[in-house]
Amino acid sequence: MRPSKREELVEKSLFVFDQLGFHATGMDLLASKIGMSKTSIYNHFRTKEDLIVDVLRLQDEQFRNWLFRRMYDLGTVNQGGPREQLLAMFDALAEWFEHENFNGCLFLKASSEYSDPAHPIHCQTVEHAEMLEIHILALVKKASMRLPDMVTRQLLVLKDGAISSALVGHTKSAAKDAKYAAQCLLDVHDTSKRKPVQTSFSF
Amino acid sequence: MRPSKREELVEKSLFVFDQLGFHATGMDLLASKIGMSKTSIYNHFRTKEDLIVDVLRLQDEQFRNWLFRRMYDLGTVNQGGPREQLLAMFDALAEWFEHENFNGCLFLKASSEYSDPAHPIHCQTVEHAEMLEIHILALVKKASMRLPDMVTRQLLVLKDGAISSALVGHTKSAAKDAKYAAQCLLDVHDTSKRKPVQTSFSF
DNA sequence: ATAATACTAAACTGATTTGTTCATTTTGAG
DNA sequence: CTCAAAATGAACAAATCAGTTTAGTATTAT
Repeated sequence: MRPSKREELVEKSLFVFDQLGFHATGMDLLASKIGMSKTSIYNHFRTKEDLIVDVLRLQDEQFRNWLFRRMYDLGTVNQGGPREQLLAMFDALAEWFEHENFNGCLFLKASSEYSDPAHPIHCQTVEHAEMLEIHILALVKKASMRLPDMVTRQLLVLKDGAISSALVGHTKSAAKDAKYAAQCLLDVHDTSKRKPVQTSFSF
Repeated sequence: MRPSKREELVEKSLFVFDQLGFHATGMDLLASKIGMSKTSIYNHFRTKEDLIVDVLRLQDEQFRNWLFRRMYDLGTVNQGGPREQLLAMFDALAEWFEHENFNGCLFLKASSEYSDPAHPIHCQTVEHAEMLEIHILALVKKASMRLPDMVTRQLLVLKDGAISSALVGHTKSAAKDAKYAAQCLLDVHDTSKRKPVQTSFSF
């Protein structure tokens, strides 16, 4: 069996679900949008749910590959280290937000439409979040940050927040704002810098 | 006509849509869940879309009332000022995340399920975001922050990110992480404090 | 009490949902 | 070429979708 047809099905479904949403995309509409018969779809996948889970698996792989590659490329110019790669995450996001097909995060969409934590589709989004966290945490540790676990979670909060803001506000500044916030966080937690001003008193 | 029935309809619909999602909630299911006949619903609202817009209007009012009230109450103990109120936003969020019925942000859900910027439902979420921004901006200015517009947007990015993280990761730490990030931001931009360490070099 | 208003349940559109069936055609490898 | 696997379109099922209609029951003000 040639693998190309099934992969093409998942790839094109990814695009359609991303643009229209999961519940809003019926199987007849999907079939016509991807130029494939419904019979073929159900030949490859038992249910719509199964297809969506595979779509999310592909998006997990594609998004992580793209993000980490882009973070590396943008972050290692001018002898940039792990810190610059972390900050480059927000430059990569900015590129994404500017893309004509940007329509929010597929995983936020999925966890919003299938919010039951026991649902397989929701589980897939949790898995994606965990995979992202592992990679970011490694960079944060390489960048010699205090409280690496917390800083990692904070960076991911900034990432999700930027995506949400970009979707609802159509504000291109979301990525830039998040990046500057991340800079502050990294500065404050950099072990190679003097302990910065504290909350309770002025310098 | 007594207004209570219509208000009750919108209030109960708000709960059901929040729990199940918009597309996933059919009108028959909605009618049975809120204990009201479908005929009555369509007597009050021409379409499902109209109902959802009103539901979002109510949620906008309720959420903002709750959040600002909670920020004020939590932020003004111990002679707290605008800065403490801003930080209290994340304590309020933490309370929300712990609530048994927490199921993410209804506006993020709405803008995700109706992502067309021209759609009335999407417009309602944009309006909500703008109203939030106005109030936060006023507090940021009162707190004597440098770059108040940017700091405001950053705080809102942290808010949305915390909500998203809390939904997908079920991590209660999301609010705490976001609060500490906000503290760093407010410290760095406080005009009454010495200019902190910068990005490009260690102090 | 009367009459208007609000509500109800239930049946009913016509379209759409997920998923199946079937007869036919396309495709690819030996 | 041959043959089996894979894909197709179209019809089909049963359920559900948004929304309407109908006929009848409460409520409420005059």
